[in-house]
Amino acid sequence: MAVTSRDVARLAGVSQPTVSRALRDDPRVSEDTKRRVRESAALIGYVPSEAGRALSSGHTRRIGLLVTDLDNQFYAHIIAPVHQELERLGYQLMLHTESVDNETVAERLISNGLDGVILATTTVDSVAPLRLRDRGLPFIYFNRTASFVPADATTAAPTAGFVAAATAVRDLGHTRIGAVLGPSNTSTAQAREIALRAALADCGLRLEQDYVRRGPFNTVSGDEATTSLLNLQRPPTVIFCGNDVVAYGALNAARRGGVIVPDDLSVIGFDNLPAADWPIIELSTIAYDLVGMARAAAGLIVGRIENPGSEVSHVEFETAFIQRGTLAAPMSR
Amino acid sequence: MAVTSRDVARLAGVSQPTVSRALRDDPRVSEDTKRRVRESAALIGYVPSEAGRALSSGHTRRIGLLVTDLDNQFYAHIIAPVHQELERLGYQLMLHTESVDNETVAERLISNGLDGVILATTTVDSVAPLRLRDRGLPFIYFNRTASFVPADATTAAPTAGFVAAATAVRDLGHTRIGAVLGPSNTSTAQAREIALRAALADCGLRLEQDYVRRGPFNTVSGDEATTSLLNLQRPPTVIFCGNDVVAYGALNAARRGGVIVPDDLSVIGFDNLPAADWPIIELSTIAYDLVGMARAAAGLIVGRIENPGSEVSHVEFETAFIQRGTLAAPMSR
DNA sequence: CTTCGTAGTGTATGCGTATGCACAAGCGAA
DNA sequence: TTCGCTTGTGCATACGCATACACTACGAAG
Repeated sequence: MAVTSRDVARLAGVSQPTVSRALRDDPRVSEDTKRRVRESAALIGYVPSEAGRALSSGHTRRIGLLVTDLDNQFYAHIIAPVHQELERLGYQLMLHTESVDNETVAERLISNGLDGVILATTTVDSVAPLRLRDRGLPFIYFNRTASFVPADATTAAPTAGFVAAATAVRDLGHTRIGAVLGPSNTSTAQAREIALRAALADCGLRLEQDYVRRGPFNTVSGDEATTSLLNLQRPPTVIFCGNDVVAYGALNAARRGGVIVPDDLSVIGFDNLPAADWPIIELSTIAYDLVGMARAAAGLIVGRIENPGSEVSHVEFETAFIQRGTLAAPMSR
Repeated sequence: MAVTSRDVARLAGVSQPTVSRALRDDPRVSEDTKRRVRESAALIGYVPSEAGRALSSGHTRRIGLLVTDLDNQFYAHIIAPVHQELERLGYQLMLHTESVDNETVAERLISNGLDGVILATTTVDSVAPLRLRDRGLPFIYFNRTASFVPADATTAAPTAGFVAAATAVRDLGHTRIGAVLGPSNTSTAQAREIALRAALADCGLRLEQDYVRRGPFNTVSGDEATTSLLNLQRPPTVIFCGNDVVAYGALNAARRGGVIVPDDLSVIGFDNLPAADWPIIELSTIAYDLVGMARAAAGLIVGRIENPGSEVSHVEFETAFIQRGTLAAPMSR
């Protein structure tokens, strides 16, 4: 059924290895032979077998991208640029999720003949880094930093964004500050919390314990946490959210509860996803070059694969605050 | 570097084929041997090589999902259920996009050692079906029907949803009906246009030529098309959108133009994506079991692979109209 | 006591490609 | 004329696993 390089060889009147070399543009093959081989290959519709190639060469030019959850808009948005950049570099993307247990995920990553893995999951306690390291399979962290196992990483440095946001919040006269933070076992949530608290402190503001909620980085969680904050006797007038997706949930909670944004409640996100700029959302948020970060991740893993000895690098993206409709001076006292 | 089945065999004191059989739970291997093999494999951390397995067995248990565009929320939402269902069936997902040219896409699908492909792109003029058929690689259509090449397909039958929507629209007193339809070279957009026109006709309503716009199934396109409709001297009081993502764009256009939804303009989508139900969106839309459709697609392609002779089937999902905040009686005359 | 079936395992081989090495032809320099 | 080098190609083989087939041991049936 399948057309093999041997079939092409027979047709072109050369040996099978010559076909292999000709199609990969090996300089040792004459131009004339290359042309003949290419023509023969095209004629019978030859397409090299990935399996054969992988088994023989030991690599697949295939990169795994492990994400927590595909329903999440954040992950949905990074897939495209990672995919695109990998394509440009001559690699293919293989998507993996954490839908099964920890060990099984690691095993799948290993057994799939991947050349490298981008870990875009946030949880610190995953076994994947350990297993991948033991197996000698290159990997990098996306939007998180190393836990126990060091590796290249891309992150957004939250400080600058939060400093600007906290300043804006103070200048508008907010004093009751709320926060819906990400899960505390993620390096991302930890870094953002530290930066947020420091920025607020610099502005003479404080994040009271009662005004803090924590939960996964998704919309439903943001909705519930915000509902809980709005039910307080003296609810916060502004809520910093772990990321934009959480902030969408905060906006939903406010709308459902008849709380007017931004008059009664201001909301601030993190990530500046495309929808944050939609006229029907107008989310104030901490922005950074997410697409660039995704591209950088693709570059990092490919670099790690093709240049294994290179020093471990941490690519940080600067953040900035973007003020939109969801932030204004508090109207109620 | 890599641990092979031969290493396990040596450790367990059996032959390599016995390892292969034991780990795949072949009934011809004694329980005692299986246990010994499993223990040895675990001890040295053996994970079977996909490449070896693929080359030897001729299949990879890997399914390709070809989507138009990953930025699009519609595609982002189907990936998760397809992935999950394939996982349940013992297959893995390999994502592909149309980011490169037509022929290259087809070639990639073929060369990747996929066992089957789900074509979730809408365009009728893709060469992928032809190439896949020629190669004998099983494939199915998702959310579209066959063009030239027949194959299993899953679609949503738009009629019931549009009949209910048109009825609601008429009962509310709308007479100036607008539409932002999908690209006319997609079977999906064609089917929806026919169903919409028929439903409107049944209600004594008409879709005037001036009130129709067409464009790709994305938010920016919906925004632009709606802006254009709103600039008409007598703009429509309700706009049917090709799908929800387009409808988000319509809502954005209205908000930017100071047009109040639903008082000045009603908006109706198609797909009932999760965000349609958000309090800050409240999109009226034609709903169907999108997750079920994605699951069905996974089931169809696996069925086609494991049972190649079976008759071609077309799984249609029924639609219903869900009225939410974006639809009301027109206030202006 | 022979024959046969069955359970369990090993042997041999193939899948399609890449690559180390051998080899032939051609050419320039000594 | 010979030697050594370059260029282009073929030969042999390896990659890791699955599978057809062969084989052994053993118990049941005749």
